[in-house]
Amino acid sequence: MLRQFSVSQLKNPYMRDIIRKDIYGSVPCMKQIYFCDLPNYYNQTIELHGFVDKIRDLQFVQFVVLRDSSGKVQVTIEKNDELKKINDLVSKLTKESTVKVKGILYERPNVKLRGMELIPSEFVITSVAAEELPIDILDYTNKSNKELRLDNRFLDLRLEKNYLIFKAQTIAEAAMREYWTEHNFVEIHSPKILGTASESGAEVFKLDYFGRTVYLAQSPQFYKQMAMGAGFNNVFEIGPVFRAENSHTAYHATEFTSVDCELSWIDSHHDVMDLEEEVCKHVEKRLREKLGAELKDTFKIEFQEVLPAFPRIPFYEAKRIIEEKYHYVGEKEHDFDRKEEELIGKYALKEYHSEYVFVIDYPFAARPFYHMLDDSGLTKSFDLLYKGIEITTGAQREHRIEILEKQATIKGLPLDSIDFYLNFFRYGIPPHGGYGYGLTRFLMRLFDQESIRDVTFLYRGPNRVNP
RNA sequence: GGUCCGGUGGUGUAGUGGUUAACAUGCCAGUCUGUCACACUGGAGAUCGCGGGUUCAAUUCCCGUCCGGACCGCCA
Repeated sequence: MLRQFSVSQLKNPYMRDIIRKDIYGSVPCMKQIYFCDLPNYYNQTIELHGFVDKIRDLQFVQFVVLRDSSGKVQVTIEKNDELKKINDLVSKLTKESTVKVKGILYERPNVKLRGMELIPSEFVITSVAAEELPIDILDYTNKSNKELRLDNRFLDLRLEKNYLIFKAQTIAEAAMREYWTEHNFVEIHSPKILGTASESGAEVFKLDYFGRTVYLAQSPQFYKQMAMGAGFNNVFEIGPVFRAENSHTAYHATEFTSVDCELSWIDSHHDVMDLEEEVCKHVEKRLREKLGAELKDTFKIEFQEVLPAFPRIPFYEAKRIIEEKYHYVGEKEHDFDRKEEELIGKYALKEYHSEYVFVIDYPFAARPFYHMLDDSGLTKSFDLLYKGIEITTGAQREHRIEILEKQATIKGLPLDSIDFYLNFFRYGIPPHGGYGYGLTRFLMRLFDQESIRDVTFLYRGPNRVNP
């Protein structure tokens, strides 16, 4: 039956649904049916694959609730001689085992779980789970501590809400790629093994490389600027970065996914912010369109149809606002502490109804050497805060080599150590700027999770390198 | 890296200088006419993180150690 369709037809999701239906009418069983699609299959013989979510073994009937990544469904088996083989299998079944069940799906309004049940004719256990799990993965308790859940992350991720986080991550990333590819950006993959430490202000990991010391990339910074020098105009990269920071907080990791972009021919950092604002809004739009209902049900997330403009508050003005409105003075003169970040986020929400706020024009003392300075000696740079946490640092870069060298020297960076980087600026390079965006920090705040670990597939931190 | 807090059945907690170490949940067995966080009855399951000290006696008090968490600093 399948043979009459071409490969390209099968690859087209639109066609595939039509073909599915077509096949379904004539072939009694097909391979992979997602549980969310089950209402399309009433009174038909289907084969389901899933994890055993619950078993209720009563005197005359057995109920097995199956779960896949898209939902749950009840399988009902009467206890009688005809079904004895299946009854015996179910009796020794354990929760979280995987099974393959073939049977007829009926609409049953009296079944609380989705008003349907599958009456099986074949029941196969494809893998048996041990009797007791090392963590509690019931969605109504789920009370195991975090350490243990990280040790058994593969089980923790079986929770529906955890899967939803990664669906959202996929859509967020896809939305950014979509925006950029439609706006003449090119995706790059810069190396993560570096002969010279890259610049982000953070510490680097050293590793042995055939007897010499090399470094793990802290940021694609230098390479996305190289792409500017290569005439690529606009680039982006979504990839891992490594930070040897012994940070014990809920929002740091030693390895994380950084979303970076860089664009040419800008007039100031405001052009970079314009872009980032568009990208962020596009991400929210896609999340709302594709996952809005689920995110509202499970996480109570409400997306606004139209996001307000992100306010842009100069750094020193932000300091003044925090002092005047909230009577708080941070200890650091040239940067914000956590409390100031929270407060300026609060201020932006109150005054501008925006969960996002740009803080702009930081003093040079708080910024790396490659940020461009304006006439007053402040950097043409910005941070983007989302719900009171820094998710981005960006800037116009200094592309004039003499000034760049001078700024590196002021920061105490030996010029010969970054000579390969300075080279990018010696043979013509457009004015440019860009930003780095912490996807997990965004997701952590979006989902109102306690830690970056809750929205990371596998977290890596100072005390966590396994599993 | 700094400060503070914590480690008790599979899991989450309670508690105590001498206990049969409690409760919930999970697990196992049985009972139960369709459950749906099924219910009921019974059962198994803990050398109370590790090492040392004080004491007649330590899971409990003290010291050390390991592991973890929170906050701060560093940054995305």
